[in-house]
Amino acid sequence: MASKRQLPARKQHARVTISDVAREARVSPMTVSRVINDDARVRQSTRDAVNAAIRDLGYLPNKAARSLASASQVQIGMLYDNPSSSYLSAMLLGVLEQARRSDTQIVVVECENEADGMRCIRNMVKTGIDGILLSPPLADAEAVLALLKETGVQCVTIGTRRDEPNVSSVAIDDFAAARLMTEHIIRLGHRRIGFIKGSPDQLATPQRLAGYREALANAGIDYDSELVVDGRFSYRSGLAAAEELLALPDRPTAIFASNDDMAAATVATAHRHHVDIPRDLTVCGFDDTLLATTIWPEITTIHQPITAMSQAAIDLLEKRIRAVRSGQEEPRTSITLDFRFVQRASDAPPGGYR
Amino acid sequence: MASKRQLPARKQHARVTISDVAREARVSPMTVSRVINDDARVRQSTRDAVNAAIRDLGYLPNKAARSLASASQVQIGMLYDNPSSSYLSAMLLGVLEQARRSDTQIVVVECENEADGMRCIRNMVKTGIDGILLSPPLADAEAVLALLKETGVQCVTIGTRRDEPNVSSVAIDDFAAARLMTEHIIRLGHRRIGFIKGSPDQLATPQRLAGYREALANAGIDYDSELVVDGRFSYRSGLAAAEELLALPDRPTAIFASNDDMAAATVATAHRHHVDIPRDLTVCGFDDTLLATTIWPEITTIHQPITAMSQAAIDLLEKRIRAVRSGQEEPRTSITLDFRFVQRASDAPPGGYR
DNA sequence: CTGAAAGCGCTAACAC
DNA sequence: GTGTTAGCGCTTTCAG
Repeated sequence: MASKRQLPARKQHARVTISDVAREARVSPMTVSRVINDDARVRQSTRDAVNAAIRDLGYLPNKAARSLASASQVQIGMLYDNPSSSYLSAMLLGVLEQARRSDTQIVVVECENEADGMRCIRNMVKTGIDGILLSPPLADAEAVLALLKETGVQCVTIGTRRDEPNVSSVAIDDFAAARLMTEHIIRLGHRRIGFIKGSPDQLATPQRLAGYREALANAGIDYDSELVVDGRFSYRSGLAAAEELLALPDRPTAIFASNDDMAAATVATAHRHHVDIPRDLTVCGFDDTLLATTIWPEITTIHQPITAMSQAAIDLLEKRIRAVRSGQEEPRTSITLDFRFVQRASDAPPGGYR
Repeated sequence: MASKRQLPARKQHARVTISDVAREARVSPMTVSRVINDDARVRQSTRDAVNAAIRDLGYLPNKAARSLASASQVQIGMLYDNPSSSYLSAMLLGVLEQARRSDTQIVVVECENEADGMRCIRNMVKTGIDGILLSPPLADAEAVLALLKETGVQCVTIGTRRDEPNVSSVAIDDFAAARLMTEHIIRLGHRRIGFIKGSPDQLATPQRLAGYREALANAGIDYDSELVVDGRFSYRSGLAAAEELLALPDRPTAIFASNDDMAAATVATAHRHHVDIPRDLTVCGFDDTLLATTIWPEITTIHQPITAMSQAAIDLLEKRIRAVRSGQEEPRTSITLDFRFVQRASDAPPGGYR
C-alpha cells in the first residue's frame, strides 16, 4: 500500500529558506543572498559552499519576499487591439516568460479600438502602472502615442519602429525584409510581380511597399501601379485584392502579399480560378503566422520572431523603468531584431515547376 | 514649459501603504486589511470610511507583501503540446487573467511530445510546483496521467473530461455539442451527412462521433460508414478527408468536420471542385477558432469558451491546492461549461439557397 | 569579504 | 467588531 506514493509527499510549507541554506553552508543569510544575486564580493570557496547547500537542500528563493524587500516589482500593461490570434499567442508567450524571469506583473487588456485604448491607458496610469506595451495597430495610432508622451509613462511598441523620448520599440526591418522577399521572387525569374498592400494605418505598410519597389528598381523592372492593390491585412480583403490581380489582362506570375492572411486568401482565390500554386502562380506572404503552415501549399514568407520581440520589449521596458526609478536617464532605446526568410512550397519559377 | 507634464509625475516609491490608509480612516491597519479582504465582520460605517480613504489616497495593495504574509503563493505549470495558436492564445488569456486575480505564478512550457511532457512534469514536480494544467493532446496521454497520479500533484485538464483522485477537468460536453450540430444539419433537410473524425488519441474524437451518430439515430437516418472518414484535426488531413467524401458516387450534401481546421480544408477542397458553399454543400466545424471566421464563407461551428475554461481550470486548481495545504480533502471536482452553437454562413438546406 | 540589525507591506493569531 | 503583536523571507544599510 505504501507503494502508491513513491515520490515524497509535497511539503509545501516546509519550504527551505535562505536561513536553512545559511546554516547548512555555515555562513550568514546575507552571504547566501549575495550569492543568489551574483554579488561579486564573495570568496569563491564561500560561493561554492553556498551553491552546494542550495543544491542539496533544493532551495528556491521566494519571489514575494525578494520583491517586497527590494521594492523591485514592476507593473506593465499590455494593450492589444484585435491582432491575429497567432500574433497574440506568440506575444503572450514571450511576455509571460520574460515576466516570470524578472519581477514583473503583467496586466493584459484587450481594447476595442483607439478610443478604448486611450481610456485603458488613462486608467492604468491612474492605478500606477509603470510601463505600457503596445502592438499594432494601437502602436501606430498617433493619438495614443500623444497621450503616452503626455503622461510620461514608459512605453515600448512592438512590430513598428518608434523612437521618441519615452516610447521606443522592438521591431524587424520591414523594408529590408520586403526587399529581400521581392529579390527572391525576381531571382526566381518573375518580372510581373503583384503586390497587396496592408492597412494604411500601420507603419509597416509603406515600409513593406518601399522594400518591394526598391528591389524592383534595383533589378531594373519598371514599377507598374496596376500590379499594386490595396488590402487591409485581413483574409477578406486579400480575397478581393487577389481577384483584382488575377483579373488583369496581363496577369502577374507572382503575388507578394503584405501578410500571410492575404497570401492565404490569394491561394484560395487562385485555386478557385484553377490556377495552380506554385506552377502557375507564385504566392508569398509576410509574418509567418499560423496560417502560413496551416493551408496548402504552405506559404513562403518572412518570419518575425514575435516571441523574442515581446521578450525583448518587456526587458527593455523594465530596464527603462528601473533606470527612471533610480534617477538615471533611460538606457539604449529601440531594438531591431532579425527576421528570417522562410522558403516553403508556394513559390517557383514562372511557367512551370521549379 | 511646466505645461508639458499635466499629469502628476510617477512617484513609484512613495507608494501609499496600508498604514497610510489606516491613519486617514482613523482605524488600525488590520481593519483596512479586513476591508480589502472582504472580511464580513467589519461594521458598514467603518468599511465605508476605509473605502473612502482607499479611494482618496489611491491605495493599491502590494501583491508581494500580501503573498509573503499569507504564504499564499501558488505555482502552477501549464504544459501544452502543439495546439492551434488560437486555442493557445485563448488559454493564455484566461490563465493570465485568473493568475493575476489570485496570487498565482504560472510557468508555461511547450512540450514536443508525450515523452517530453513527462520530462517536464518530473522537473516541475522536483522544483516544487503545486499544480499542473494540461490541454489535449497531452491531457489524453495515459502515460502522462499515470505519472501525475504517481507524483500526487494536483492536475486539471482542459477540453477533455477526466475525473480521478488528483486529476479533474474543465470541459464542454462534446457529445451533446456534436449531437446538437448534427441535429441542426438534419433540420436543414440534409440526410446524407459526411463526418470527418479527429485524432484517435484524443478523447473528444469518439465523443463527437457518438454525438453525430446519436442525432442520426434519433432522426431515423441509417448510419453509413462510407460517410465517416478519418481525420487528424489538421488542415492537411481535412484536405484528404474532404477529397474522399467529395469523390463518393453519392456525394454528401453536408459535411460536419470535427474541428474548424478540417472544416476550412473542406471549404477549400470544395471550392477547388467548384462546389459552392453553402449552396451545393453545407460545411460545419467545431471549436470556433480563428480559422472559422478568417476564411470565407465563415463557418458555422460550436463555440468552446476556451478562455473561460482555462480561467475555471486555474481557479479549480488553486482551490484544490489550498484545500490540500490546509489539510482538507479536495473540493468539487470536474466542471462542465456550456458550449454555444454559432451559426454563420457555411450552412444551408440541400439543393439551393436557404 | 562577511555579518548584524532593521524593516519592506501585509496578515495570522490572538487579545480585548 | 477592532486592535496588538509577531513575523512571512528576503534585502538594505551599515559595521566590522
